[in-house]
Amino acid sequence: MPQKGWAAKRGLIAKNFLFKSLSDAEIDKVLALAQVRRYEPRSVVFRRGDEGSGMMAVLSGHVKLCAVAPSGKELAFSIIKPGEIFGEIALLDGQQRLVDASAVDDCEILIVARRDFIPFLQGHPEICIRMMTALCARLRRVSQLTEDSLFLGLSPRLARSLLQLVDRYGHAGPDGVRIDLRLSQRELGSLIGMSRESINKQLGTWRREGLIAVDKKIITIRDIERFRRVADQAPIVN
Amino acid sequence: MPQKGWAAKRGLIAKNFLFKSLSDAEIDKVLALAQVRRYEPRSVVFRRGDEGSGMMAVLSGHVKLCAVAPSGKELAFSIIKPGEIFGEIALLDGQQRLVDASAVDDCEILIVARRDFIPFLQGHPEICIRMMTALCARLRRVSQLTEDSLFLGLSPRLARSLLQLVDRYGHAGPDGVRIDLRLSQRELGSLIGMSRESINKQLGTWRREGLIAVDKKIITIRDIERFRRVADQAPIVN
DNA sequence: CGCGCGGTGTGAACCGGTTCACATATGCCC
DNA sequence: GGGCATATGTGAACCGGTTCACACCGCGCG
Repeated sequence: MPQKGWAAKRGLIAKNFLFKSLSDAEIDKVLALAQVRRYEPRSVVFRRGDEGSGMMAVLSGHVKLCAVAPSGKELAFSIIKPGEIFGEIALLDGQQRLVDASAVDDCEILIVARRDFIPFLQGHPEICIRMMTALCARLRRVSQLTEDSLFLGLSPRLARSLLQLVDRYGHAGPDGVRIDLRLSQRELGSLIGMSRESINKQLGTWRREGLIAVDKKIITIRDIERFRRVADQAPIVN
Repeated sequence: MPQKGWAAKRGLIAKNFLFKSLSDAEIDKVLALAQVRRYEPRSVVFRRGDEGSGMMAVLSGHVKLCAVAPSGKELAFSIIKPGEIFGEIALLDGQQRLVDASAVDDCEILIVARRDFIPFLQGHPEICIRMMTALCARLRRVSQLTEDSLFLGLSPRLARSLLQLVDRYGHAGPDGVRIDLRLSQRELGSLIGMSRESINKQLGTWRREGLIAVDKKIITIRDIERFRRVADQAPIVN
């Protein structure tokens, strides 16, 4: 398994929120339970309904977690980046996978099998606690998404989504914060469950107002303070 | 703290999913950390944004967890019944409360403080694992709610919600399954984030079709098989 | 090079659900 | 029982977002 760049990947795991309290020896114990797999862009990591055999950690690349309606409409719950884990729900409760996971770009993914990891957890209560904290964070995020989609209209919802992307993927640039992920408007829409066209029109409005700039799929938020006010704006009439 | 009916309540805790693997002595250890409080109908147990000081278990009565939009619109995430716990998210991550919790009827609620419970968890990995399983279950439920509200129209959404209520509160009766919770149409609406009027019209349609019967806020599903087909129906055009 | 395809930009029509308005029960407390 | 708050039933108007249709652009590839 060890190969070029392995030390860096090992470091990535060691720095992961879940494992950062572990000693080197313990990290090695976790890694001994794991295997690494590569995925091509757009390939499937797992599908909703699959048996949930293990947990994954992203070493390089990005993984999209999403649900697809029979109509083809898509809802992207999250985009996972290097150093983060996913698939922990099915690992923990042994149920079927809840969503589809697919590689966005070229990915290396570390996989830990359920039957190995559960006993490990039993011997490491601190990891359990951290794991629970991670689950809580997800729960808070999903609850917020639900609330937003029932309480808010297009524009604050899109604004919030962009601000979340800024938190996770933003880089300060000369004229504002750049979101480096190159998401198409369709993908942006799937993050909040709205249509490509609606996203387009809203971005257009903001662009005309000078709030944002868009170039080659890269969105720059020019005035983040003003933008935050849009996100916090009172809900639509309702 | 011990009082009339205490043994029954102790039994309720002992049977709780979280604690059922514990010995009697350990149950007593948990109970020693707890206090019991009564709540009047409609009184507030905690509010979103409060500091999350502990976890609750319902001994008697029902507790509603919900979010309220500035507009006044309400989304009820869950209705907790005796033997179940709530407030565990803030307990685990030490953040603010995510939702409002209020007593539906007269309630007795057991409260365990965070500072006592976390150390207890550290000594009981099995409980940690169960706790995680419970968190996963919630995560699955909320994700489903999000998906449904973005993918489905009124009628399958309401049907699913009623079927969930049947699972948790249904009793077989002479002409179908009765949902004993006496929810108003407004409350029913808040379970799926829809307006009182919409719920009324849909229930009316189903009543006319003979699918359900309604009497004094008690809904009876007369033909659950046919009803399930409504719930599974393909999404709206989209 | 030119063709095709995926992404973008935009207007018009449609539609599901909300909002509003009002009538009709159903309690419930003095 | 009278009366007031709360729940139910229902139609009409409204509105936000979707869907549909089409134009345009840039890029990769045969």
